[in-house]
Amino acid sequence: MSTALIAGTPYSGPLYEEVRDEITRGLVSGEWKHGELIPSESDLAKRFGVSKGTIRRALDELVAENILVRRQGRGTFVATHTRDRTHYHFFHLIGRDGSKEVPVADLLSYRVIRGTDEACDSLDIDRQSKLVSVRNLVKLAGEPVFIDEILIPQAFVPGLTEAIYASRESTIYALYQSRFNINVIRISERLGSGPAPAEHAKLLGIRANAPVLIIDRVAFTYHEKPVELRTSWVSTKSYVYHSDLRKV
Amino acid sequence: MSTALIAGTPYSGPLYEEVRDEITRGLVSGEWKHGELIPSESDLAKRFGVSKGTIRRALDELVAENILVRRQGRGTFVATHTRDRTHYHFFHLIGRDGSKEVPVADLLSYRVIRGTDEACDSLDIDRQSKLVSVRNLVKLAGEPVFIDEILIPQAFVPGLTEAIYASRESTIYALYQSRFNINVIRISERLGSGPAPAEHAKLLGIRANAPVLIIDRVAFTYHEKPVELRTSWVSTKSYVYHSDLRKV
DNA sequence: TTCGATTTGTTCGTATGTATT
DNA sequence: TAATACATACGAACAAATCGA
Repeated sequence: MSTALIAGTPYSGPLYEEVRDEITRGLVSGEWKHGELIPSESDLAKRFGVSKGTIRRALDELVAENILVRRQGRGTFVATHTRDRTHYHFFHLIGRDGSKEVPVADLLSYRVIRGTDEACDSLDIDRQSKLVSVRNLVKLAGEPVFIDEILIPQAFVPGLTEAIYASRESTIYALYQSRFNINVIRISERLGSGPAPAEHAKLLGIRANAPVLIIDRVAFTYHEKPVELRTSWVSTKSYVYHSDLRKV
Repeated sequence: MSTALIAGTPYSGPLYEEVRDEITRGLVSGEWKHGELIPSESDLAKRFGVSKGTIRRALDELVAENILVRRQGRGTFVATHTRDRTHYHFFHLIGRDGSKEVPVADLLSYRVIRGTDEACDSLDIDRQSKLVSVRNLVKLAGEPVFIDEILIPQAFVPGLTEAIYASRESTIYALYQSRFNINVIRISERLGSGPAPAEHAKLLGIRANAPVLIIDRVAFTYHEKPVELRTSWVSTKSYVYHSDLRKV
């Protein structure tokens, strides 16, 4: 039978899943923000009225999803999009020789536009909604490698301006996290190949219509909610996309 | 202190890791082959002289790596490259509309060649070793979508002939598994973009030098041992490469 | 169809080790 | 040093799924 944590809300399924979802709710609500320490296993066990083992199982899953980070002797923290983490987690371009470089973005444009029907549908928001559109030329080891077009609903980033965007430290995901409490925990990408548009080709130092890698990305936060669209046009002369697959 | 499972082999580290490695050894040696039932948790606990909880922890890791599969009420099995599993696990092309199709391969050529230095190095075998080279034209929903070139050390697949290869059921990984006891458990891929070679373009029904996705894959078995190289030239007119990333 | 044996899944509890503050 | 927190290990009990008698 159900032993719902919240009276009156029947729940069928393992207790640890209920606990996990309850903790996720605390993350969504902002009870625990990125980088913060969440209560100890013992405290959570008392709070939810379950054993430490069950808490541990729930935390294990969130740790496996890179939502939480455990440190022995210190506690359990909400994962942060630091350079280290995000860079190797959501950034998949490596040199043909296997080298990893830190991307440096030059801002090309920052605008607020009306989203296309397609974009709004992908973001699961009303059509005609306003989107912030950012374009970057990104360099690796000084070499221009790709062009990024980022789309994010303006409603998700209230008060964001070009100045704020330009003065960010680290990645844009860290900005979402620190300023708007939006935690990107998963991305889904589709890769194809196509000719480089003339304007992009020029910036990338390749000839127009040269083959480039085209990456369409959707970024998600908790509960599979999409929060950002991104398209990248990548010159794969010196860098390739790396995909290391063990799990689904 | 160490409580080595094998007398005289000191081991420092968690017990469950030792148990996990011990079970992996059984998989490598062929004690348990693909699809087979391994001993129950209780039996393994007795055999290794540890608690069921420790066995469970070790199995959890192997299950997370898709090496083992657990079925409640039945037991724990060695994972098999069935169509279902491999198809959605190691095959990443989906339709632009999100559809999934079963690939059908037409054999273009089957040869035994001397490996290039680069290929032999990637496969961690002696230079000049003999490799089986297979080329396929692969169709999805009847449409030619990509060309595959597969390289595998001949020593790994003794007795393999074109006839045997051509008459295989399901994927080549299932063939490696059933006939040669080679279990591919991980792949690493690098994606770039380039012009379609004339010969490939013709088969794919696109013009020469049209942009195609070029995928270089290395397949690994236990202990990170490389067993196969594969290059694919993909026409991304109707299909794209899908990468869903949550974990590293 | 029913029942019992087997196996994994879940939950709880306890003890001890290790890292951090 | 002492307190705290996570990591490992063991054990027990019951639930749920499976299979064969």
